[in-house]
Amino acid sequence: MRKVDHDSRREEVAEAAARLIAEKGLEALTTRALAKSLGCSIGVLSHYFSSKEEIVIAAFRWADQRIDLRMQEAVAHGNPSLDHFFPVIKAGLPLDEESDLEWRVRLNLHTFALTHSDSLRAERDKDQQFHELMEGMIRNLQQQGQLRSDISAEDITNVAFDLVIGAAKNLVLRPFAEREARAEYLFRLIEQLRPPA
Amino acid sequence: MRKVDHDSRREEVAEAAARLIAEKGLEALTTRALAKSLGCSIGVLSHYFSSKEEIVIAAFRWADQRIDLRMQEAVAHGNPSLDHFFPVIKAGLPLDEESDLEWRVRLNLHTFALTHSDSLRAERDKDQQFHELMEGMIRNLQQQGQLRSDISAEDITNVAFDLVIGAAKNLVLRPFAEREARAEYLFRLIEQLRPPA
DNA sequence: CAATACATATCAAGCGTTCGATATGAAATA
DNA sequence: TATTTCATATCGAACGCTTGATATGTATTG
Repeated sequence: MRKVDHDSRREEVAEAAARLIAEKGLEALTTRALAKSLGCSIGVLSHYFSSKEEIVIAAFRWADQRIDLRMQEAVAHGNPSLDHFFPVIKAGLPLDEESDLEWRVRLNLHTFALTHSDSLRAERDKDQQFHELMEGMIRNLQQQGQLRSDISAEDITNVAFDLVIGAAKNLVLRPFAEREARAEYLFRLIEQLRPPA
Repeated sequence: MRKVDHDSRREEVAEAAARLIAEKGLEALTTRALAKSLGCSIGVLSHYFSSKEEIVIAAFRWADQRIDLRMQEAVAHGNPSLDHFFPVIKAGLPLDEESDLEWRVRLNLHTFALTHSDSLRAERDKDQQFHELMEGMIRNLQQQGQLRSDISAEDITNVAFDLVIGAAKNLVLRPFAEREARAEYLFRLIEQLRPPA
């Protein structure tokens, strides 16, 4: 038989689909447009995916995971401390073209999930998982005296959660040149979490 | 000739369209589904709107303006002070079914604007206008000693902007019963803005 | 009667999906 | 090695359906 790596072929399709979503919106993701963008026929799509919805979800996952991955990589670097947060937050925001693409797809996913219960469930599960992880990290920092303890770890976690989503959404609307400056207030905000000397 | 108030008829259509968007997503807003929901024929739609896009935008505006209106009403009540912020923020969040509906539509609008330059421009203009208004209010409160002055009015405004968007997005994913509690951390956060006694 | 409001019928375009035909190349066989 | 076999990969035409738009007809009402 002819050798083609199914998984990587599926990823190629997912990436192309994500690009289409980011650039022209979910409504522009049609089987024909996707095939053209991939330089293949629509038959290929049905060979690797059983439906268009499966492609859409694969595209969402592709972009979503890449944001998470970039943040995880930032977390892995250096020892946990307050200063350690800065590059992590930065990694999670749409500050360059790559992360911009992924965030555009993620924003589409957020809207999609509002009316697709499977995606909604997945979204909520992922959120909760990440929430617990982060709250634990923050609690640790507090116990080490690296973080103010007069605000609960849960409150800080909630702020972070909402803030990243909102910041990302608002950053994506701006030209790249303005984004770094617009995001910097976040770092001044984090500075406020330093324990009183 | 027959007398029908054009404006209010258009608003009926816009509201029905917004409901459809909120409940089943923008893709479910078809001329036929909308006509059925209104209990009329598609002839009515073309009589009051020149295209479907016009209906979509009317629906977006309808929901968007209602959130803004509810916040403005909250602003109008009482004298400007830090405590005055609480009901305003509350008015801006999707805490009941009405505001939930509107926020669902607004989230659709945010995604829509990513790939429709007219809506994008409108969105940015409105944001900037509101941003300036709010920054002015905050600066005033600072001058009156009602607000900490060691954080710039611009930074506080940016926090508020991003936070409301993110909080709304995350609240909408939850059952109503959990929302008040989830939003309360915002008020504890605002408490942190009180000037040191 | 004239103008408006609305219903109905119809259209072409575009959608996701299906499916038979064909191309490819690894494995089986002689 | 040469030949056959056949699962896989790709193609693209065609299908049934839905879409937004519009043309035409019919009440209703001032």
